[in-house]
This record gives sequence, C-alpha cells and structure tokens, in this order.
Amino acid sequence: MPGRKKPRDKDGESTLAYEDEKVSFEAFLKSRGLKLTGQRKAIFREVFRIHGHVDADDIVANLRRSGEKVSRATVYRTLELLVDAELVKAVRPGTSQTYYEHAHSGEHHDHLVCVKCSRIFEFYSPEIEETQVRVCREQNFIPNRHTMIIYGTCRNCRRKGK
Amino acid sequence: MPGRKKPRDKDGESTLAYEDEKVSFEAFLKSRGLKLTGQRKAIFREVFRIHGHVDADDIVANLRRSGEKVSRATVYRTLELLVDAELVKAVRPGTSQTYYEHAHSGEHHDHLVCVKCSRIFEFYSPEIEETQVRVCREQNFIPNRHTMIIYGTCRNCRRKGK
DNA sequence: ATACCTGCAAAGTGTTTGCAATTGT
DNA sequence: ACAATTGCAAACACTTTGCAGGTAT
Repeated sequence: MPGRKKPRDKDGESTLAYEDEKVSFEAFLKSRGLKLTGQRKAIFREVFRIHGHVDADDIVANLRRSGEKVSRATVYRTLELLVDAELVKAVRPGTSQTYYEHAHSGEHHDHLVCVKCSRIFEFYSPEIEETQVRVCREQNFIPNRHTMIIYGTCRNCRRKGK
Repeated sequence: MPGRKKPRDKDGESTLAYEDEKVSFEAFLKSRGLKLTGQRKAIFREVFRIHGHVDADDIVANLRRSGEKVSRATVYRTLELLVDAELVKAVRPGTSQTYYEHAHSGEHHDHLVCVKCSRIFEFYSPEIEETQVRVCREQNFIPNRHTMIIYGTCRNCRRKGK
C-alpha cells in the first residue's frame, strides 16, 4: 500500500513490529506445545505497549488498572517465556529487581545505570559496540545484544550533589 | 631498602597496598567518629586477603572457619563502610547477590558476566575505557571505575552447549 | 479428555533493620 | 561514661514453587 503511512506510536516505533512479534510469540508457544491464554495475551500486549523498562509489578498494576486480572506468578512465568522466545530482554541494573524491555525495539542499544538513583539510560555507540565485539572475541566470550551496562552517576544526581 | 623484594602474594599483588588500605580505612573510620572494632578488622583483613570476588556469606564462612565470629549483619554493615570509603567496589552481575572486590587491586578492569553460569571474568581494554569515557561525556554521565559489565556466554558454557 | 495454566499462599534468597546487650575511645 | 557496635531475629523486597481447581486445544 504505497503512500500509506505505517501506524506509529509516540516514540516513532512501528506498530507493525508488534504484529510480527505477536506472530513469533504464538509460533513459539505452538512449537513448545504451550497454550495461548488470555493472560499471556494480556501480558504480551502490555509489555509491547510500553517502550522502555517495566518490571513485573508494573505489568500487574497496569493490567489490574485496565480491569484484567493476572497474578504476579503468571506475569513472572510469562516474562520468562518471552525471554526464552528472545522477544524480550531482561535487564538487571544492579538493584534487586529485574526490568524487561522489547528485544527488537528500535536500534540496538546499551545501558547507563546510575548508581545513585538506579535510573536506566539508553545509549547507542557504534564504536563501543565494535570494541565490545573485539574484546569478547579476545576473551572467547559471546556477547549478548542489548546487555552492556556502564555504571556511574547521572546528571540529575550530580546536579543534586548526591 | 634497595634490592629487597616487596612481599607478594600468589597473584603478584603487593601486600604493601594492603597496609596503605588499612591506614585509609582507619582514617576513614576516625573521620566519621566510628570505631575500629575486632569485627571490622577481621572483615577488612578477609576482604583484602582474597583477590577476586567475594560475597557476604563467603566472608562469614571464611571467618567462622578460622575461629572468628561475626554475624552476617555486621559483614553487610562493614562492607557498606568499605564501599563508602572507596576501598571496595560492589559488583552486581545480574544474579540476586552482590559481590565485592578491592577497588585498587591491580589494573583498572571491567567485567564479562556469563548469563548462563553467572561466572564473572575480568578484562582490561584501554580502547573500551576510552570509548566508555567518551560515551559518558556525551551523555553527561560520570562513569564509575571498575564497573562496566558486558553480558554474554562464556567459553565453558558454550563448550557444554548450554 | 487431557495436558497445560492459573492463582494462591508458602517458601526461598539475599539483604536490611530494630533492639537490648556489649564494647572501644 | 557514652555513643557506637554487635548479634539476633524479624522484617523486607523480589522471585519461585507446589498444589488444587480451571481452561484451551
């Protein structure tokens, strides 16, 4: 359909990717003989609705707010499936909780994590990617995509003199 | 004392650094009006005896084994002091526990963490350092030393086909 | 029909904290 | 003497798990 704009959300992310990922998730479930339940659909929808980092409780809270009932246990179990399906990446910034983000949202990126306020910032640097790959090769280590973390102090915390 | 070798441990680390750090720790405690207790001495000694990553339980277990009694609570409290004094760095590789290492042991280094077996490998790359500093400057972010983590799969896990 | 799923509550893990007794300065 | 410190156990935050009842295929 030439000339027709792809639907886009506020971050400029194509929602067509969402459809692709839904198909992947369904295929993944089928390939393992797992079922596509209402809860799994809802959790999937919620994770892919949010562009950024969510934790399990955010998902529970958001779904409850929109009237869908899911338990924490199911959310954890479904997130694990999504991670296994490589549709979602788990980010553990050094606090005790785990955050989740889409695996294929926009460009490949890495993370800056503030040791003062625990906020997560994303960045993309082709150079650091390249160096990362080289270092890993030297070390006989296969890097994951999207999972480098640099720790430090963010501008906000610095401004507040923390 | 020319010609006299510095005492060295098996990792080739000078034990003179240990003395310097002990002095720093004592000064740090004094500056805050805190006391140099037997437990703090023992925990300090244990952390600096080990070259590598230790967690709180390792320290409790090692000290118990050598006849010194310290509680987990005290170990956590003392490790926090050592981190505040910048003598020790906390490394949180993405599992739920925190590991500790000397802040000034040998060269500045970063970490490769295996997402399969959680093992921590150290590496040092002047290029990645340089790139790290540049990226952080662009992002208005002050990097900590010793705290970059690259996630991936280590050679052992790869060999085992994990 | 029969695996698979869910929610609940309980258990698990690593860490922090309140408090009464103790100790370093 | 007196504030700081300790150990204990309870509290915590997050995540995982066993199980009985429910559900998708």
